[in-house]
Amino acid sequence: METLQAVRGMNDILPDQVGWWQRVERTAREVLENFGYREIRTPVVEKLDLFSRGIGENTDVVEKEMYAFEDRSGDWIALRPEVTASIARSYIQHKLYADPTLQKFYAIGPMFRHERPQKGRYRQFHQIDAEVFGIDSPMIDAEIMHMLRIFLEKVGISGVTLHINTLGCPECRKVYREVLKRYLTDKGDEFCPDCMRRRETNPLRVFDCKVERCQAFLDGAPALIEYICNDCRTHFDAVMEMLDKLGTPYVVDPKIVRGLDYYMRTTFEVVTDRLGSQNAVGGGGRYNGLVQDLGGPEVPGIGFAIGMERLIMLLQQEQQAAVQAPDAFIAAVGEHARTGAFLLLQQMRAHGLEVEMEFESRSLKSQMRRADKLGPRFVFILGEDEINRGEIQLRDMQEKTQQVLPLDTAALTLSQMIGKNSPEPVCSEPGQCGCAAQGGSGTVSQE
RNA sequence: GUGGGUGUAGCUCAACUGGUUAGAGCACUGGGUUGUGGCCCCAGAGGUUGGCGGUUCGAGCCCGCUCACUCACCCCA
Repeated sequence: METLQAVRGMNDILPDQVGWWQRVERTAREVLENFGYREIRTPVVEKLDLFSRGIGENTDVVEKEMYAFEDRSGDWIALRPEVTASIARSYIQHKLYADPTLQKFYAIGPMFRHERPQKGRYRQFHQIDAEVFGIDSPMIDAEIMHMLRIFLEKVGISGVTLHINTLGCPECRKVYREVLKRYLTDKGDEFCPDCMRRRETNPLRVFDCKVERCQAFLDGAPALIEYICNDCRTHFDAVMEMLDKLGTPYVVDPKIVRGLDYYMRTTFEVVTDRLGSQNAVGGGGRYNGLVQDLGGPEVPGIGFAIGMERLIMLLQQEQQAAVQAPDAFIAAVGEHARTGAFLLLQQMRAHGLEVEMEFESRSLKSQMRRADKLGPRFVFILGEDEINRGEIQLRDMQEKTQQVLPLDTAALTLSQMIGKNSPEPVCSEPGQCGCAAQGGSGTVSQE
């Protein structure tokens, strides 16, 4: 195939899909800012070091899954695989820890990983990310999960579950890790080859093995919750207590282990059973060591990221796409009338109206057909007779009625009928005002 | 990186065991009304069957390679 094509795993988001993205982004900004988060925009490219230090040099992530390049000056750079490290870097670089008004950040944008694409998993993907620095209280752990839930509700997602867990702190996890490793080793060859390897490299990962046989042997495994220190226990209990008080439902799930070392204490994921193998829509956790690891002061942190592709796939399963129809269409018959229509079109746009017309010389019938396809409520018809008399026909496509109007006030008349009279769209609540421009039905299927 | 599945019109799909000009629905264009949409009717346009090679009298169909898409594994930020 000779035709030009996007790079593997990188997708175009076509106009008929973009409405979903805009809606999700709009809702995210609304909710996050309501909770006091402020947007931060960091570069899509960072020095490779940032991620290898932040994530760990010898992980698969850094070794083979990162989109890394040597640039022309010989520096190793990488397309960001996540944005937490970038935000932490920026936070340190600009000494934002000295500004008590800036502790909560959010970022929305593309991330990259060099992996074989699969459902809900692409080489360029998009995340909504939130991070809090400098707050160690379990209240913020609970609040951030609560906020995540509010966001999902507002955007219209149903059928997802919040899973939470605690990983303990580096000290108590170290103890547990050894206990678990011993347990797994004692079981000998009973586990799948992957798990036999995992028990050496990252024993906690065995917990989310998909092989049923492995899961069966895990029933009797020691639980981390029994080994964590008092401080971690107290923290986790407080998080759950606050979630209860906030009325945000959750299930404690020891399988939420996260892959990276810098996570500690609270971890969480929002999961669904409707996306095939990639079942996490979003997730996050506490990472008290990260800022310090990157050369900053000892500042605790917690955050989460939402995968936008997956979120939108879920939305599409339950909701109708919003269709965007223009406010009106102008059909013109004859050369002279077409020029008049063109001027009227621009006049209408100056009123903030979205109007289309046919530029080619086509039969009125074909113009009416096209108008019908585009779906506006109103169609103006301008022929030689009308333009000579200074008039125009206005057809209401729904009511199938037609009237004659003065041409010079046609734009004003339309804007009054539509209820738009400024370039700013009046309608900020899709579906609430009956405005045809934003057709989000807002319906959520009950299941 | 590994394994499975799939590639036919813009889209969704046909084409009996290999057999002549590769079809249909939707979409598109024009017409049925010298100026009026949806429904209906008529006509038209649109394909190197992903690509290259092989087997064969003959390949959309069989074989090899390749590319792309897709699902899953590893990993998961």
